[in-house]
Order: sequence, then C-alpha cells, then structure tokens
Amino acid sequence: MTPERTKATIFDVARRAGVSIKTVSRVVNNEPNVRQRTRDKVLRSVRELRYLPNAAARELGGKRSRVVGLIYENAQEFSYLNDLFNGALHICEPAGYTLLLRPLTLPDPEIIEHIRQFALNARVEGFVLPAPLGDLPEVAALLREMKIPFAAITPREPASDEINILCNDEAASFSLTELLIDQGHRAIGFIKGHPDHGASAKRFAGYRQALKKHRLPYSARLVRQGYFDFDSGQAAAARLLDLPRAPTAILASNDDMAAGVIFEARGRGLNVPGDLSIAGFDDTRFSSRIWPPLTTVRQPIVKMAETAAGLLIDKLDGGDTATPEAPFECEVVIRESTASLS
Amino acid sequence: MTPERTKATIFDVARRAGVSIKTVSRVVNNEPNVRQRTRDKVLRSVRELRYLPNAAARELGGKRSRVVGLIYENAQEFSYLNDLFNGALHICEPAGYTLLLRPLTLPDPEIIEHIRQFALNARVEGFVLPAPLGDLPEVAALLREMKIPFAAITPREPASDEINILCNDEAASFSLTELLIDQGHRAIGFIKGHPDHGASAKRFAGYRQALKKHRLPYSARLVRQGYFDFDSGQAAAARLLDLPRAPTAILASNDDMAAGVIFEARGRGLNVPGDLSIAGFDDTRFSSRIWPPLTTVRQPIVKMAETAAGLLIDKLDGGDTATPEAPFECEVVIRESTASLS
DNA sequence: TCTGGCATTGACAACGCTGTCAGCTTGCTG
DNA sequence: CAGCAAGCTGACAGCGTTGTCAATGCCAGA
Repeated sequence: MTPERTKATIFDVARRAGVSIKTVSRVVNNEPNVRQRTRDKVLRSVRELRYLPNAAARELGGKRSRVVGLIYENAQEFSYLNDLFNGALHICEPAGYTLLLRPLTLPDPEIIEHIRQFALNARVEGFVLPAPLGDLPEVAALLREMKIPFAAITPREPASDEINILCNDEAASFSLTELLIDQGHRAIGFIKGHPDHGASAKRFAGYRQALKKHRLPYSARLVRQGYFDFDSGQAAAARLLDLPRAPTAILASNDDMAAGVIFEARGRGLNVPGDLSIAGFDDTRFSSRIWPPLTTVRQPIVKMAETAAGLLIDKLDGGDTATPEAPFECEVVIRESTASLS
Repeated sequence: MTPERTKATIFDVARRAGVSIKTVSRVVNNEPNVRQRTRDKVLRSVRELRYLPNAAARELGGKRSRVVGLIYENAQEFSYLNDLFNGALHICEPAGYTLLLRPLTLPDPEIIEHIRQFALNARVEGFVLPAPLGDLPEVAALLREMKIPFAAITPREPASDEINILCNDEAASFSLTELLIDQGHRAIGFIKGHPDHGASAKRFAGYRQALKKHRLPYSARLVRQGYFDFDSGQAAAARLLDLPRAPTAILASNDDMAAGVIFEARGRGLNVPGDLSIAGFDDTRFSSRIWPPLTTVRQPIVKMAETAAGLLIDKLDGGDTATPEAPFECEVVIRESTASLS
C-alpha cells in the first residue's frame, strides 16, 4: 500500500510489462495491431502502476490537446447554462477530454478576436455552440477558417457539414397554443423572443399554426417583440394589457419574459390565472417556484448537450461521419398559471 | 499582413531577436537578470511574431500546469455559481491561468476520490473552494496531503495557513433583522440555513443579536431548520404559519427558501407584505423578479471570487505571504416583500 | 593593470509522449 | 518448403519549453 512516490511514466509501464513504450502507447490509445496477450499484459501493468498518461506530453508529442470549448452568451439563463455544462461534462470527462468554458458578452464587436484568442490559448480542438452563438455567421466562418469543428445547439439554420442538435420547438409551441385554445381562450397574446435566436421564429410559427388549425384569426395587435429578458416581457405585457380588447392569455417565448408578464399582471391587480393565463418556455429553475407556478415547455437540454459533446468527440477522434440526429422532443409542462376561461 | 502559416516558437523569436532561446524564456517568464536592452529586443520580437508560448511544452518542461480548479456543489444557486465563475475567470484568464470547473454532488461518500482524480487528471495547481466545500475537513486534509493550496470562500472556520475570503454575514443578518424590528415586527420567524454551511450559523447569530439589542425575547418556537432549498423553506414556513401566534415576518437564510415562504403564504391566501413580511439572503437573479420583489442581502460574490483567485495565483506564482483580507461588506437590498406592521 | 565576484547569456539535456519507419513474426499460398 | 503479405513490435527522432550549469561580460577594488 505504499503510494507511489513519483507518478509512473510510460517507461515504467513498458518495463514492467516487458514491452516497448510504443506498444504501451498503442494499448493506451486503443490502436489496432496489438496481440491480445500483449494488450492484456500491458493493461495489467497500467492498472498495477495506476498509470495516467501525462496530458502535456501527449499534446506535445501528438498534437492533440483533447480540449473541447463551450462558449456561451453570458446573459443566458443560468439553469440553461448549467444543464448545458453538466451534459457536456458528463460526456467529456470519461472520454478523457477537458471541457473549457468561455462566456461572451453580446453584442461584442470583437467577438471574433475573443474566440480566436480563446481557441489559440486553450488549444481548443472543437466547440459546442449553444444558441444564439451557432447562428452568428462570423463565428461559424471563423471556426471553419481555423478548421475547428463544432456542434451547434438549436441553430436557426443548421449547416449541413457540421453537427447540429435540434429540438421540435415549433411542435411544442403548437401544443402549448392549442392547450390555451382548448381552455377556451380566443384572444391569445404572443411575445416573441430575441430575433437573433433561431428558436424565436420557430416558437412563433407554432403559435400561428395552432391558430390556423383552429380557424382563429391571427392578429398582429396581439403580438409583441421581446428579447428573452424579464423587462422586455413585462413591457410587452403592459402594452398587450393596455389594448382595448386585451388578451385573456399570453404566451411568452421564454420563462423570463413570462415572469415579467406575471409581474406586470400582479402589479395591475390581475388574478393569474383567473383573469389572465400565462405560459412560457424553458422550464427554468424558478418556473415552478414562482406564484403561480408556470405552465411551460421543457427542453431536454442535458441530453442535447450530451449528444452535442458526444458527436463532437466522435468527430475529433476521427470517427465516422456524424449521423444526423432526429430532433429532440420538448415536453409541455402544465402548471397553475393557465386555466380555463370561465 | 500574411497570417503566419505555422505558429511561431521560441526559436523563431530567439533568432529574430538575435539571442538564445533561454533568454527569450527568461523574458517571457519575467525572470530577473536580463539587461533592459535585451529584454526590449526580445519583447519586440515576441510582439512582431505574435508569439504565444506552447502551454503543453511549458508544462512538460517546467512542471507547471497553470491550472486553477473550481469545485462546487452542483445544487448551489446558479447565479452564485455564475458570479463565482465569472469572478475567478476574470482574474485567471489575463494571468495566463486556465480555470477548470468540477461540479460535485453532495453528499458524496467518494468525494475525496473524485477530487483526487480531478486534481490528478487536470493537473490542478490550486483550488478555489466555495462554501460549503471549504468546510469539509476531509477535503482540506486531502488538498494538504496533495500539497495543493486553496482559497476558501466563506468557510466556517478559516484555516490560518490558507487563503480565506470572508464576508460579514453576521452584520448583514443583524441589519436585516433590525429593519424588520424597526418596521414594528415583534414576532419574527427565522429559517436556518443548511447546517453544513458556515454562513448558516452566522446569519442565525446576527438574528439573535438584533433581538437581544432591541430587548425582544428569543423564542425557539419561531426558529426552524431549513436546508437552503425551496422546499425546505416552504415546509418551514408552513409550520411557522400554523403556530397559534404566528410570526408577522419571516427571515429566511437564503432566497430560495424565502421564495418557498412566499409560495406558502400565497397558497394560504396571505398577502405579502400586508399580512406577512418576508426577507431572504443572496439576491438571486429572481429575487427582484418574483412578486413581490424580495428584500434580501447581496454579497459581492464576483469581487470575492476575484480576490480568491488573485491571492491563489499570487501564491502559486511563488508570491509573498498572502495578506489576510478584511471581510467583504454585504449590502441589504430593500424591496417590497417587507413592510411596516400596520 | 589585474582579480574576484556578480550580472548576464547560452548550450544542452531533460520532460513523457506520439509519429515514422524498419524489422521481425506469423500464417497462407502455390 | 519457399515466398509473400499482413500482423505485430520496437528504435528513435521529434514536439517546444524550462532547468542546470558553464561561459562570458563587466565593474569595483587592490
């Protein structure tokens, strides 16, 4: 039980196994052309010495850093970021990859330079690009120029030669709108999301489709532009509620804005959901903890991030051509902020 | 303006400056014993070639990885983690350090093994230990055994030979309690925080001190144990509100629990703050966005994290003995969840 | 002018791995 | 059983730094 004084190197493993260091290297890297018996011997030696390859030497010798970068917009919802990070880390860590985070504050005129510096400094081999970064053409152009592959999460326009992780935002929005219609609402306000996010258009499209299916008239009066933040949601709600024939339900394109709507409604003494039904998107940490708990849509972010990281690593490891994934399913979560029109 | 085809190495810089690579190394690492003129020549060459030292080679040659680890409890409030990360990153990045995150799920019987693996795999040179990790004796013991220095953020018992970042939780809790007393409240409920967190005891102490100063009787009836999460806050509130002579104000040891209290109060049809004043701690992202906006205490987390990372890096760079910092000041943020007793 | 000693600089060997390529085995084919 | 391809293994040269130590330059004091 003597803890090794100094960390074992590939030489120690090789000596103990009676092979050359190159063979140890082959086994450790899962390369072909090693006899099973030899492989076993080496693996035993690795285990006995608790050998851990030196990452620095590996990178220096082999040109591979095994670093995956996750750049994100700093203003993003924390729970979203947290899920993203946990999902990606869950895949990267066991695969022997290091996951590095880099927040970006948008809009940023020097974003390209920032990303370039980060990629260079950290020797990033591949990027996970959550929305809205996957939608910035200059970012995609830079990464292509630097020949760094990336996996975009819910980009507006999936690039065919890159990895794309999608979810059926539109269908979810459709269901949510339909839910409100089923509850008897006819004047349903809609607050759009930030125009830079691909999800915004999709959520809006789902709303319109549901109206159409149920032969309800679409009215631009009932639609306001928001920017995914609390304040813009509150402001949009104020304008909707000031309308002569105000909506009896408001669908906000994310939960932050929905919280803003609730805030505004309460400020006006409106009863939610009695006087106004409210629904959002994202199922944020607080969605179930505010009063009333929010009807919303939950994206399987953790799984999406896992898939993104997994496909990216496959690609980096020189794996097969990335199989295009089917879109992930969103789930409508019905809580108490929506109710039948009495 | 031809972009360099291949990245410049120390040899390129040396040749261009007409010196040896060792001299370049000295300049780049800010070592002494280089004539000013030589230093200037080298620096110019570095700039012209946009030389960036290869981190892998540096580590392999010099035994320094320049990696700082930030391990944290995964259940922590996201905004807290976000501030923590941003603060630490803000210092690490310009200093040429890489900041690595590692979430931990507590309680974890194998926590030691997890941290050890992380430290080994990622070659972590120093750790930032936010609460409650700085309070786990086995963690501190492990890091000491591995000879990895760390900076503990708000530990319960600051270790004299390590870096400690403190804030005056107790004083803030005192002020908050005093605020409620000034508003005329006499029966003030208190929900304690998780016993593993050093802050819990301090916040409770501040509450008791304020009662004492104003000669209000302390009553154990009015104090409940919580665990920093929404549900425990709600449960504690339920029990407090069931009391024969229920409190007219409740002070929760963090905002998550305070949100739970609001939730419970609303569920009972109580008016906040009309029937019940509520205050929390931490000034979470949602504290100002729920209804009513929460009176709370804001810690300068970003600054605390910056200081932690800064002192840690000083230590790693072989700097001077860490100067013990004065505790950081917390700020009471008065919003609409508290009001005078009518 | 010479000498000792400190400031400055450089030559070169690590560091621990992977890539290349040559050499040895093995198993088949004819 | 020779001949050959494919499978397997190892020797050795990098990779780009830093550490060590020796060499050189320079200046004050003898």
